[in-house]
Amino acid sequence: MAENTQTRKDRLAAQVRSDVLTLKLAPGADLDEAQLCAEYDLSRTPLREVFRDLAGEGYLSLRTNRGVRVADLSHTTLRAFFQAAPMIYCAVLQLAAHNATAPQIDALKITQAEFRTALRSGSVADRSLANNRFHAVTGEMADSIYLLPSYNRLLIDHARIAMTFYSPQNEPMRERLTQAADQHDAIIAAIEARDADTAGQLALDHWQLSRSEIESFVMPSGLDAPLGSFPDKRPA
Amino acid sequence: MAENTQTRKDRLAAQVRSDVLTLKLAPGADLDEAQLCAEYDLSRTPLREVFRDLAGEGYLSLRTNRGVRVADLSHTTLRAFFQAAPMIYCAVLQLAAHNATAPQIDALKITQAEFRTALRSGSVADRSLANNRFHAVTGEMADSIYLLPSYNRLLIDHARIAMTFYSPQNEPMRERLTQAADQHDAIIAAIEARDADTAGQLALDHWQLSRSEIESFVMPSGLDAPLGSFPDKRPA
DNA sequence: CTCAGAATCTCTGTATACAAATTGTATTTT
DNA sequence: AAAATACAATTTGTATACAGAGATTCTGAG
Repeated sequence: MAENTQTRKDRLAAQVRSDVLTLKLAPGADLDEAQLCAEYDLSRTPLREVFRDLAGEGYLSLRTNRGVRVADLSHTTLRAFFQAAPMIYCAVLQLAAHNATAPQIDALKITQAEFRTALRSGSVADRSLANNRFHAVTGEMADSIYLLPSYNRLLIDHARIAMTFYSPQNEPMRERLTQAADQHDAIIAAIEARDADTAGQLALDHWQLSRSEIESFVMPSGLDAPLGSFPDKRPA
Repeated sequence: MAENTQTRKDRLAAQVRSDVLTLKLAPGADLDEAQLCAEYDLSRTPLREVFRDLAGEGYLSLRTNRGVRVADLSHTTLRAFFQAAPMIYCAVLQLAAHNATAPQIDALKITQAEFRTALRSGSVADRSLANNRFHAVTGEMADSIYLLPSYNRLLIDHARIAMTFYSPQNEPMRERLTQAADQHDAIIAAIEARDADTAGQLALDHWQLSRSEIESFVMPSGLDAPLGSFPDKRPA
């Protein structure tokens, strides 16, 4: 029976994580126990264990007597996200520069190569997942059981927010993506040089890029004009 | 049957949390499923669900095919703790000052009253738990799903580290405890005044106090003398 | 006496049956 | 016709039996 039950549980967990990150499972979407039991050939007990694990990681939320949902993503959480992200990202990359091991640096380079490949030929979801993996590796490098829980939660919602506001066929977006990839290279260099200060600064730069990308969709046109006044389209 | 199963699960979870925080359950200690099943009148399924929840919160660690243990607390984790704590504590108290609601402030005052009571007449464990609850409330005030996971993990190990290095009958310790209580009052005032800067500064002060308390046990005598040299006991 | 290996025993993991709660539907009442 | 209530169906939670993996003990050979 349990020749590879653990494997099936892992596959399920990995798939749900991926689907949540790419919005294939939308925030708030209900998960069907029976269907997933059949799909992954698991009985309800181990399936529900996976649900609990993923809820603990921040992917899902359990509501007693009312089933499992993908974790919400509201405008309320957005505010908290913008407050916490730069601080945690900066701290994590500083620690990563301190603590990264050689094999981890190798792994990071591989992830970055995959990210660049996804930029060239991958789907939007591929890019987002590759980017997510890159930053997940830096999180492991930081090697802090106290920062990782928050950091990984940030990564989850960062991926989802970026997916939400992504516009594929758009020149400034393409520009920002190559810029992001270049920043990744700089981050790798700083980590390899054990330069914590630079790594922390690059984290803030990288965050700033992502932040501006998101903001340009939240407030698209020239909305930073004084409230209540409409800008005149023609130059005076 | 399930007249109050949820209650029994909650009681179990609360008890385990409390026992872990007070070191009644030592780091690395094994938990016995069968015994706890009997003790709390739960079958293994819900019991194991509680274990998984608590593992996600950082109290326990699950080892597949090898039972459940209280989360470890090694010198390795200590380093990460000292790195992460001041930053997160400061951020959480700043956010708490921003976001606290009136009922939360009332709850915080009650918790602080209980802390002072525990200082006067409670056991060491009582004091630690009351202190933990105070800071847990400030965490809820901060209202950030991204910071809370790390913050709550820090609180767990902060309580355990403080318990480890606690020396009950000792005048400087007694002094530090009243100082800590006074700082709590100042924190409440800053939150009530919505003064985020002051709250953040108080967080750092409060951390500094706790840090010096811990350090005075890690390096007891005059060990901050230059490495390799032994200080002369008599003044030259 | 010590160590290796096998058998056993205990504990962990999974499947399934059953109980309880929630949701949806149909019927009744106003 | 709308609202409310009772009933049915679906879904979630729990208990328990069984299967499998580790740990332990016992035996026999060196």
